[in-house]
Amino acid sequence: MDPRHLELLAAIVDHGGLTEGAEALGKSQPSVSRTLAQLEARIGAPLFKSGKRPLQPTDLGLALAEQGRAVLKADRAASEIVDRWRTGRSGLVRAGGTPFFMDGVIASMIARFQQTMTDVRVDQSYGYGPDLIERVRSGALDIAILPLPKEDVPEDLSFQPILPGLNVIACREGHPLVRRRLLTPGDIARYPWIAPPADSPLYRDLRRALSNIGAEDFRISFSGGSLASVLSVLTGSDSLTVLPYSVVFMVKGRAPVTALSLEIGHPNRVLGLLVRAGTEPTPAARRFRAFIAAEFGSLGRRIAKHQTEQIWR
Amino acid sequence: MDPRHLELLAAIVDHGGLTEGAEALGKSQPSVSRTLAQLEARIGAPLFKSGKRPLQPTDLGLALAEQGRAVLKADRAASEIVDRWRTGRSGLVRAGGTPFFMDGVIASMIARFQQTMTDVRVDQSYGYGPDLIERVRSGALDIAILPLPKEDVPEDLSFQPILPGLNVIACREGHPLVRRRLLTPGDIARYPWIAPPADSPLYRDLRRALSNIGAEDFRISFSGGSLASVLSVLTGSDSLTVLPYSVVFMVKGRAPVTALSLEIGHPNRVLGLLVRAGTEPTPAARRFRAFIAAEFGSLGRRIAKHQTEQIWR
DNA sequence: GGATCAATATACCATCGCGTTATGAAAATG
DNA sequence: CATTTTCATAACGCGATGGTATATTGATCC
Repeated sequence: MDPRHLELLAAIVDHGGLTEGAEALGKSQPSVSRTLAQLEARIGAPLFKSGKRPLQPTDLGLALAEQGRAVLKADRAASEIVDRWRTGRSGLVRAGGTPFFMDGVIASMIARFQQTMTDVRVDQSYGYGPDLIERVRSGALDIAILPLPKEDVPEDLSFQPILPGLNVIACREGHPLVRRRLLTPGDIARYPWIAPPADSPLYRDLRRALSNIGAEDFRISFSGGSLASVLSVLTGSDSLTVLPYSVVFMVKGRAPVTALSLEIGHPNRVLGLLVRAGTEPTPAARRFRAFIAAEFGSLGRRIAKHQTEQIWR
Repeated sequence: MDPRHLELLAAIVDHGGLTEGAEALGKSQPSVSRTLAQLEARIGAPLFKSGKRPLQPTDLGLALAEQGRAVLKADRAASEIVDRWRTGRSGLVRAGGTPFFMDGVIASMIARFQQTMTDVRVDQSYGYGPDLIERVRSGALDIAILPLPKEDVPEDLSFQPILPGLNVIACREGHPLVRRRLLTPGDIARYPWIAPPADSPLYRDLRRALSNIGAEDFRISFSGGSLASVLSVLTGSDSLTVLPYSVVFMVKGRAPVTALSLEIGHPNRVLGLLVRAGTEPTPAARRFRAFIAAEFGSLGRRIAKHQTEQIWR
């Protein structure tokens, strides 16, 4: 029993004739006529009362048309599913990135993304440069959000810069150092530090920044936690830490943290989106990437505006 | 979107592999493999995670397989419907016959038939010889049950005799004439008669029977009714009428009627089943015909047994 | 009831998808 | 690492399906 024949039958019955049914199916009338005749021959029973011109289905024809309708329904549902997938309204996006970025910036963007794209599942995972690169390259990750030195961008991957890799020294709002115009290494050394995980680029940034300032030895009071822990410690103490400026900027609304106005040499890294260059991404991944890029565009403008206001003030 | 592809996908997913799915579908493994590849190409998305050996469907594959299951279900239901039709367990039987036979004998047989064949619809209609023959010939009737003289059986139709065309004079139980051994035309003439419809063979039989007996003039008190009316009048009065013996025999259990032991020349007609000879009947019609024939076989034996007992008594 | 019209069936041909068998590649298993 | 299982590919024949053109048949309308 060919389900297409059932569909055909349903179309004929529901549209009241071969000609109309053929039109509904987007086929020619003779094609439908012949297929119907074939079906009747295979079944060995008339599906329509012969010799009647407004074609009238037999009981058997009616019963089979009922099943045909079910087939048609499932078929349409399947088409809808495929269409949603094709247009990126459903699917799976595997996104990876550096932990603090993901927690502090990307996660809320994902939330906004899913307010419209409710059927797109996002699998988030964490990692650092080499690991992320390898996973993007192998296809285990649709997109990675990470800071990279321009010269480290792999040839076979596509890297779209979205923000400069600006790090700042972060502390709680109301921290004694916030008001100071000029900060000395001595000021810095007085406070305990929260260190990011030892294998993270941020940790290296921290060391480099302090060394640049001249603060060679510093006290680490807390380390190894995720952003949520770090922020808790940061807001509950006078500790200092190094964070991407975008993270501080995004988190400011939710937690009383701020950045010290102290220049710490910027790493020559750029935050960007890393994707495979050769293969076509899934529609959902393409949408996600576009969304994230747009969000970062908006974020960049807000940061710029904020900085201008700071200067004017 | 080809519903067969959805079925295929469902089979693969539900049976956990191409090989098993192919077996379940009764196809070869390469065929399934290629069709699946084609489907994936058309959709433009992988339906199974590549590089995994216990083949694992993607979310999309899973969603489409769900629809495939619906198609499969409808398909199986359709097959079941067709099978029921083919084996005569469902369908339509258009049966026609002479009114008194249909009401008195056939209707209760139909009731028994439908106790097992609940999905076979029987369209019953009434008619007499020429009309019934024409309707069987034109295919408007699957089977006619009627008395026919052997020489009147049309060449192009098939006639299966089932009972001799025996008519009797019927009256209510307890009728004054029942006990009489020898009945004279004078006895007969004393009672009013119920006449069957004037265009019925039975009416002609009535006239012929009375003429044979020698009762030329007789009084008609009621005419034109169906069997139910005739029986009501018959049991509620001392009227007489002519009925097929099989009708009297069948009705005896339900109504207090009996037959007079008076020989009235038998018409040279035989009760039988008339069907088309050339074309194959529908399975349901075939079953129905076999059932009716068997019922009449049983009825014939019961009548014979009854008559033997009568003689012995 | 016959002419007309619309709907359905048939004829013919091209094509595409699907089926088969044979065989190769890759992944899991021990 | 060898073996086995499972999936993918190749090559080929066939049948179903799709198209256009045309015949046929109910239905309808004076």
